[in-house]
Amino acid sequence: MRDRTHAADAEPGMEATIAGWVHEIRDLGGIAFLILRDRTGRIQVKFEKDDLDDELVERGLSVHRESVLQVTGKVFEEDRAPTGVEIVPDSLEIVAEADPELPLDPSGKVGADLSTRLDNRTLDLRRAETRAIFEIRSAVLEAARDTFRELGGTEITTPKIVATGTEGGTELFPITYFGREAFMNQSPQLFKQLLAASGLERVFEIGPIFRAEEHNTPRHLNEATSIDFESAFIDAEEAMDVAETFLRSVYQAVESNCQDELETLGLAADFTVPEADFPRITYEEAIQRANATGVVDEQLTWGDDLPTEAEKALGEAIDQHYFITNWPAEVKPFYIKDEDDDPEVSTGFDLNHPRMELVSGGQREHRYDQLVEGFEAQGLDPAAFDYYTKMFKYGMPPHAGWGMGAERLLVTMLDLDNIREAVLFPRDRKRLSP
RNA sequence: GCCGACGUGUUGUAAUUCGGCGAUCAUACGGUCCUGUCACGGCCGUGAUCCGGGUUCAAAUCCCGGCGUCGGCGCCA
Repeated sequence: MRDRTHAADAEPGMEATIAGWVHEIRDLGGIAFLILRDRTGRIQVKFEKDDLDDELVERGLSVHRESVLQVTGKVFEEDRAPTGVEIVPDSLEIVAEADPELPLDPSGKVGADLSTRLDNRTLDLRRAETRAIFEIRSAVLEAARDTFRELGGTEITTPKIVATGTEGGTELFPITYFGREAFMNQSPQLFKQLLAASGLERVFEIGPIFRAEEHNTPRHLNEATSIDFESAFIDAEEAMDVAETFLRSVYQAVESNCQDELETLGLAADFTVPEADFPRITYEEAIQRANATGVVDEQLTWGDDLPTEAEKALGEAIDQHYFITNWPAEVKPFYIKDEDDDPEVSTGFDLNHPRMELVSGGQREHRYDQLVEGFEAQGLDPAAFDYYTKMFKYGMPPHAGWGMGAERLLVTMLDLDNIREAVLFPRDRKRLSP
């Protein structure tokens, strides 16, 4: 459609062809208004019945909501119109009729359950609020790439079909690969390490990860988007610096570029870029503080994972993004390096929003002998990971990095109730389509 | 994997505690009136208790099974 004018670009005096969806029809008797919606906004089409061809009026007002229409006519300035202009049709074509009964209401007058919305995502995305979320998601991913490039990173894409998992086989989706057993990758972890040791040195990847955990919560997905960063010649502290810079940069971009969307979501007034210097508390402090809150039934001791309720209590107490550093070595995977002066303590860290965990990272074990020991300690066969371990024999620099859940970033940034809100077509324990 | 809650027209809901009126309201849909609506409005109308079994004079409501949805925990991004 070369001669199409978008709703927002219609100027008084011009002859325009507008194509879009019927948002609403208000028939007042002698005059009727049809609101046509496209991606740029809405424009009112005026039918003054005495002045127009009967057949055109009949056709224009007989369509159901969400039908696709193409209207050609003159654009007039009109103070009484919602956008200050309206179009008087000379001709009108019904491009695609919509059924009278819709599975949800795109005008937003009546609510719909999340499952109804996800079953009908196309219609759901005609709602301004849903669209705003995904416009912001797009801006977040753009800002993520820009930020990594500014930091000197090279964008990579690594295989999603793999022969072995990162940390064992239990959480992986098995598939058949030309008759061989294979899996959907749960993380680009091992690949990004191999690339940090390559000539690329500093890499990032934004891509899907697959987890076969049978959870059913507002913060888990079985297919999620992971924002991964890995760099040679940095340590855990520097990796945390990057995570913080990254997060603030993405928030900054949304604040600068997405005011309309934030307004639509009712967030414009409260949206702020998190302040720098996120608190960094050690795991030991974290369990002490969690114990002090009294929410945990049994006092946490060294080596316990932080239960969800403790994580929430901590988040409430700290009330901003914070790092938990120096996790016990025993709860972190083999590729996380231990502190040089204490093998019980690792360099692993998490970055949490008050509501949930966003990032997991750490300095990596780059020494071949210690790495192989780690495999064995975790009950894994190093031989199965030969493609990975052998590269540690050919000049593996110290390196560190992290992975951030893109959907969790959006959920916490936009205060969404459910992580499924942040994915167009979410995959969870029950949902496999659309 | 363990545990819990919920399932009513197109959509969102009320009634479910303590079984009992023609199953509420909004929205959509159909009809009708209306020349400045902007969640347009007025009047009239169509339309539903997830499926199967049981208890009872009587089941949306209680019991059992199934299916579906949502959530809590574990685990994690």
